[in-house]
Amino acid sequence: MATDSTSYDFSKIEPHWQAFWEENQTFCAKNFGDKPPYYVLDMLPYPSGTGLHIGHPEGYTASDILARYKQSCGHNVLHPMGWDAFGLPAEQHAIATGTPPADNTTKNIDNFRRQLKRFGFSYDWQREISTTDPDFYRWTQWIFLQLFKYGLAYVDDKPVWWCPALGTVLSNEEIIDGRSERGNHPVELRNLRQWVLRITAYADNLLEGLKDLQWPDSTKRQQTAWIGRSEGCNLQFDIEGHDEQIITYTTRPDTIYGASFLVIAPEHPLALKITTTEHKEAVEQYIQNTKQKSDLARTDLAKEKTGVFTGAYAINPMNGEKLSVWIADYVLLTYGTGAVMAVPCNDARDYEFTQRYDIPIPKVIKSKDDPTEDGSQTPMPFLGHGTLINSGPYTGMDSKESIPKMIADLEARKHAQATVNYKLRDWLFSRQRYWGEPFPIIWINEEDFQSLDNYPNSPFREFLPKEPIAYEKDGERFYALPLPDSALPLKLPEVENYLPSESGESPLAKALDWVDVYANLETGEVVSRQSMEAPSTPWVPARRETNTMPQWAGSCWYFLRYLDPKNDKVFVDPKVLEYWGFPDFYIGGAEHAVLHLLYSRFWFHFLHDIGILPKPEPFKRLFHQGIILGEDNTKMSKSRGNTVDPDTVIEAYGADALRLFEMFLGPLEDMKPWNSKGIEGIARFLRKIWREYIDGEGKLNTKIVDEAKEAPSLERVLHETIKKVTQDIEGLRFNTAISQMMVFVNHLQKANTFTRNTAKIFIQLLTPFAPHLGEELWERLGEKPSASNASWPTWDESLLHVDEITIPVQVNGKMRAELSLPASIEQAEALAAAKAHDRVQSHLNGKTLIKEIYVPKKIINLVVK
RNA sequence: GCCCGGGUGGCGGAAUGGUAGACGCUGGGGACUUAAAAUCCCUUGCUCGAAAGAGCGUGAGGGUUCGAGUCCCUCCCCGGGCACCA
Repeated sequence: MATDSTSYDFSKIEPHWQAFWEENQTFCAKNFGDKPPYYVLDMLPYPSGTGLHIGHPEGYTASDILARYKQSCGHNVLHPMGWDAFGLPAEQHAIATGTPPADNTTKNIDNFRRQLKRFGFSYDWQREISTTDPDFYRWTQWIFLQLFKYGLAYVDDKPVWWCPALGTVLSNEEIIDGRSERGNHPVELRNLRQWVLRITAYADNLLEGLKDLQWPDSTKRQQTAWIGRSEGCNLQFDIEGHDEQIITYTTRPDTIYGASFLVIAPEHPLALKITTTEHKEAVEQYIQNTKQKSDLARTDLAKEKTGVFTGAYAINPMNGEKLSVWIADYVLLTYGTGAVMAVPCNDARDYEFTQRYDIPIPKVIKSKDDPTEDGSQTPMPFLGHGTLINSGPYTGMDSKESIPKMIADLEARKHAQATVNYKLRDWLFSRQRYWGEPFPIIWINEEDFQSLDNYPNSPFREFLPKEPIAYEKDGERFYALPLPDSALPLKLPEVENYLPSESGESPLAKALDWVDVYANLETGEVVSRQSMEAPSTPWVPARRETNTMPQWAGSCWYFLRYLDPKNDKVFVDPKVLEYWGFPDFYIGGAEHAVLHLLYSRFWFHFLHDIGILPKPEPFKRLFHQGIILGEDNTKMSKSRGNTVDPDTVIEAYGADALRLFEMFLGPLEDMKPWNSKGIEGIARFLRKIWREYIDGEGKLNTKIVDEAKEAPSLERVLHETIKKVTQDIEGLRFNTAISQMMVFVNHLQKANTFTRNTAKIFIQLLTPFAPHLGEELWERLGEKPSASNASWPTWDESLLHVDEITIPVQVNGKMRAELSLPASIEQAEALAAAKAHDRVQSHLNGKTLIKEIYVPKKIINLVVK
């Protein structure tokens, strides 16, 4: 039943159809069936306390249009929604208010869901998931255990970024210019025991896999740059008076004759060893200074390069020359070998360093267009490739071509190995927070761990890796035992307060009855120590891991759970997975280009490798919607007062208007400003549609007639519109699809009558964009809802051609006239008609016609002199 | 600094190498109305002109082409990414 509105009353129409879709489960996806499946995915939102902002519905409307369109095209469409609800804001709210994060999270989710439903998105709410739901994170924990089992999860005591204000460790990716991405707080280095995932093992796979993905180029480029593969070689330099060698990494072995010194990082293990007594004090002072520098200060490009001479000399393996060895903080221990051969003539950094310390700069490459013998016309530093000079037997060779030969020659003398380096670092996977997935890991001492050998069938072996994971504390060694599958989910305990401890441990460390446990090595049982008196074999004391997983964990794989959200046996039934596959279309913000999207790919590559998933790449087609700016063309923010609240807009104009307007603003991927006047135009458009269909009494407009044949001119516009809208939806060009619909409605308005069939087809085109109005008018046309179940209209190409066409005539490329000619006209006739035209004549008079161009149905151009 | 995008009316934006400015907003004029809202019609790139019309015009300059917003080169500006990764 349609509503009884006599005017376009969206406040009545919209809730009516939302209720209809819910009652009739219009958009509930069924696993299996004859229809081809199509999976449309939105990036999982974080349900913040402030509710939806105006940017959210941009991507959601786009995916909703696609989903409804695909449903009309006969697909079985899966279009789900859920919540990435672990994370810092909820925890900080909990710290501030003392209420458990779960409570507030539930509240925020309810609000988000309410707001999303007001937009009429075609989500299958029966498949809703939340990463915070134990039935969900049970499988996040299970995937972690797989990573653990296969040796891709380990603990490390290396220095990590600690943010005092947030009370947690952050990953490299969460730091921007020495401050936390979230909250912009200063960060510092601290040594803490951390869980790390070996994503570097997948560097090449992740790079290779990018090639076949239909992703925005910029995102592929960002991931490529983040992985940062570089091919080069390690070069070994002997040190005068020492047995040890300095191993440097370089991508430019061709410049080796131009090396004038070596630089090692201040943290390099040989730094103090090779320093001569004479330079000891200065070197120690320098290393000390470096330690005190924040990484921000150290990586500040603007600062002048500093360093200190060690007094040691290395030998250039090519020519036997002595090279001074320096320590400088512009060389990073964490990349390559922590040592470089400095070639000032071909490297800007080395060049800059020599300017300060007055080191010689031998020239070994001249530019190809430098005619001089000695390369004096080649500027320094010269970073490109060219012709080698002053390079012994290699002089005269092309520098690029000399690389393999140089490596081979040095390799033969055991001074080089070709090697590959990556910028990508392993993924720091633990957080010292409460509101995240607990690690399903317990720690036991060495003796107890060895006694596990006595229990060959222990459930603790289920996920035990070949190489045990252990760490040392106060001289004692502890071993990680993975909880068995049967112990999952390992739920978060309730705690008194959510403040992290000053020591850097998570709030979970204070939940002693949860942390301190006994584990039964034989049965796999784990119980609180408070529930049992000091037990004996096979019980051993154990301590739970108190770190939690980062927010990225759940979002790595959540979209598989939508396929089979209630399954308590497996994370997704393989048959269901086989039916749906991975998302056909994924839309979300570009800010996740390297974090979520890289991590998720890593997990999928891994799960594919161990035979759990059929394919390694989760997202074949990816799209980023652009950001919607405030009306003043700056980023929306509360402090600027330029935010737009979706609830308010819906109250004033309706959800359909808001959906349509966000799509009409401009290309989906562009950044574009909000315009409060612009939405008025969309509202006018919707009212105009209503008036064309419904009269003042709420009855069907008498303009709509039951004749079979539409007037040819209107029919042609209709078919143009079907074609344009269809192709634009496929290409995600919603702004131009909408403008074509406006063009069509302007034609409807001018027509005296139009057929019911025309009326129906246009509503079908409109419905993905403005589904509430679409359904309302669909039913008032006497059709059965939902309009999304009616099959998508097709256009008839033969109706698009016109008998009489307008051809512009140019003289010397300038527009001079328009001719109305039969479409089928021959070239000679067309040209004759053009030349006969008065206005053309006046431009031809007294000139010589030298060329005549006729592009059929397009243009005539007469060239005169 | 390097690597990508992008610069089109007053504004958001359209334009497979073929009539630049579709569509919408804004502005101006008019109709309907007691009035307003709503709606409809005309108009709205710039300059000259009463008009017909002419000239100019897609960041700047050059080039290719019968023809360039679109392709090529140089430069300027804006946005994004990376940033001592050897």
